[in-house]
Amino acid sequence: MSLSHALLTALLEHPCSGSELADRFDRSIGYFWPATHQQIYRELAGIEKSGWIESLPPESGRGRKRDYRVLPAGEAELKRWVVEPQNPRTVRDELLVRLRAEAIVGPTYLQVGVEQRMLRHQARLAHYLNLERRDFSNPDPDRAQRLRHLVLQAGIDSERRWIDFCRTTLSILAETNPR
Amino acid sequence: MSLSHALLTALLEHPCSGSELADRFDRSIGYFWPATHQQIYRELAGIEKSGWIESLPPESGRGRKRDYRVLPAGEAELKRWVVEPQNPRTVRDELLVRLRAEAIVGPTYLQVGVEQRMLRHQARLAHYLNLERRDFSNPDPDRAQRLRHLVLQAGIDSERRWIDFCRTTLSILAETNPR
DNA sequence: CCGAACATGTAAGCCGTTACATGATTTA
DNA sequence: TAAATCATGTAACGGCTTACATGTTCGG
Repeated sequence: MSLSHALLTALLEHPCSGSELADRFDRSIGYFWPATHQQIYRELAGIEKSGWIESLPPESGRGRKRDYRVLPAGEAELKRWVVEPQNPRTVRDELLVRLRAEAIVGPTYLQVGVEQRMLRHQARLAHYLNLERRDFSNPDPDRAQRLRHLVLQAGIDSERRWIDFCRTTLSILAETNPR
Repeated sequence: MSLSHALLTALLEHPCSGSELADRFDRSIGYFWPATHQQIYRELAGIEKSGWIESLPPESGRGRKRDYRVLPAGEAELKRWVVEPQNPRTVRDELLVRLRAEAIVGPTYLQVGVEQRMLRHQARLAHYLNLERRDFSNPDPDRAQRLRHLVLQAGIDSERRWIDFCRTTLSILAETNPR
């Protein structure tokens, strides 16, 4: 259950409400663990019942903002989880499935999809590079900053690799272009 | 629904039964789109009902092998799907979540998990390199071969990238090692 | 002919996605 | 004060995982 622990992390960085959490997710942890607001509200309710967080003021149900903060039990749980043995990540990439299919039923116009995907990776790379310039220019970062920078660099590297891969794919597809 | 189309691809490459399909998946398409035998049986039943495949002989229910082959409608569907607009892939990587958490609650012994993960990537890389030597030594591959090779190379590249990333991570974690 | 391995299948639970609903707050 | 927006939540569905169940074939 990575989402609950991602939420604990975000709430430790800065206590806030569900909607603010959803906004912050969209431009930080959500880059490598996306979540919609529905998921976030459901999960917040769950981990509150577990005693890992508490919601502070209103209690008056719907429509009112509820701010959460992490309880000691939540921080302990997060510490425990960080070093828990990791089960192998499951990779799932649709483009690779499509390429295998194209090898059988092609040539097709798959190149159009690959081009679109390359554009998305390029846009994302540019965005990440902006974040890097903005948030990680400090010449003498502390430990936490270096770790967060490392995570961003993983994203940057990943986008670059996919752009390269799309280029290679396009050159192979082009050789027997259906037109 | 990538799984159904991955199954169509595998069945086009070579018609076979569910259990054989599950075996073959484990050492080809399953590298980038894993599936258990339960998923595969369920999905086969589904796409047979859709009229994309047909099962040949026994029909006598449980325990008996059932061989499937792709119908023309299935091949048409696969062709359609290959060029269908792709929705952005969703990335989900637990290690990156852990690193963000470690930046807050650390230092911890996360390095142990990172080392384990690096070992897994190294093992997988070695395996992929063996496959490459075995299946892609042909000096003059045809289009389909080149595309399949490309997919394997994506896997090789990915493993190398993760190994590098684990190394960098370990060096940053080591600087403030708990002990 | 009996037990092990094989082949297929069922069931429950979790997580994620999508669509929709309702109460509160802001703004024109 | 009505409409738009914000904040929270419900409901339904689908795919994946895990555990289990049932029938068939094969090897000793």
